[in-house]
Amino acid sequence: MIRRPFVTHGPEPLPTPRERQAIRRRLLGWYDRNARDLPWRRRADDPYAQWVAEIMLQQTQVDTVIPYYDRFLARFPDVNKLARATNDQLMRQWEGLGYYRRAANLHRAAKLIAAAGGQVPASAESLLALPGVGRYTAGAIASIAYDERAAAVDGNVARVLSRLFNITAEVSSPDTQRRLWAVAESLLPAKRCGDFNQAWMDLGATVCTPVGPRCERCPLASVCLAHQHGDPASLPRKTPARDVLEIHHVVAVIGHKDTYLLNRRPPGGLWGNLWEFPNRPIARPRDRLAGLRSMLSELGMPTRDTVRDAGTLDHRLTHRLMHFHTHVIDAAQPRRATAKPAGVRWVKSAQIEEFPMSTACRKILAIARR
DNA sequence: AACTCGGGGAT
DNA sequence: ATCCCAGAGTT
Repeated sequence: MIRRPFVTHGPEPLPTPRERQAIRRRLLGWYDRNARDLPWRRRADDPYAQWVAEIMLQQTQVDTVIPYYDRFLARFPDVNKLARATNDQLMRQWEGLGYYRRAANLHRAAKLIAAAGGQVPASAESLLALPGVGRYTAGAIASIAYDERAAAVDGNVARVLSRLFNITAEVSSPDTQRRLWAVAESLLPAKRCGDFNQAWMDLGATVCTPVGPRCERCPLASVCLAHQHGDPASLPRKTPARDVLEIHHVVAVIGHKDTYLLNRRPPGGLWGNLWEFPNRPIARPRDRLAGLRSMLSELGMPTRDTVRDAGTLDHRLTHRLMHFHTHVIDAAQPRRATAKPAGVRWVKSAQIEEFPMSTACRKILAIARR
């Protein structure tokens, strides 16, 4: 029988003070030797820069974020500049990064901060009040930018801790999340909490990886319960992903001379606030011409213009496989705003790059121009 | 507790 | 193909 190295405190096994000290020393020592050189770490004393980084990093890998981050900070170097930007200017910088509500919330929060004097809130509790800032993000910013003793449990930390303590319960359940946060808080050192939190993330990203963890390189292997008498690679346990829903849309790329008809999507929901070519869902591919006709009619467009089938653009999201059946229409006589729905406008071809669009819509534009 | 919300990297 | 990513907000 293997000795239980941890005392039980309520339902969650909290490490003993001796174990906590060992973990802190080993993890921080490892971080001092192995920390990744990342753009936001060069401006750790700038709460605004840290805030932007944490929002971009939500559900987004580091290597994907870096180019966006550099461009964004160059374009909006402080919170007041961000607050004064237009929605389109901001969304254009965010284009391609996904989860566009993050950008909307960032803009809302920047305006709130600018109106209140321009100081980014300086505690986890006050950060939590900002739109788009949850428990993780508040703890990350507070610990990194303000050296507050706050935990920050993201996907990396949850994976490392579930292995370290061999937590086999479903990781996303409220009970498991509560246990993970309690353990993370119990492990926080007195100082360097920002480095400590980031050390978990670096360890999770480079050593304690989802597939094929490199336990032989892990500074915590000797105190890791899953490594000693479990199966690290099988943790954390997750519920199976749902089926991917397959859906179809008909798209009308309507051109007149060198202008296109664009539509601004409503805020909230998929691709909120982004521009797009008029489109609508259809039940199946063979409904596309009927869908196209009724769509043109509602746009106030003549229905007997030349229509060219530009093919289908397939676009995969996490839980959806979308097929955009694209048609190019040469509008002979576009009508004036009389019958045009709100949010619809003509945009010059040369200016279309300035209008924020989804990655799918950019691809649709590319096949329409062929 | 279950959904929604993107797009891409890694394997 | 599949998993998952420095999660938050809504229902």
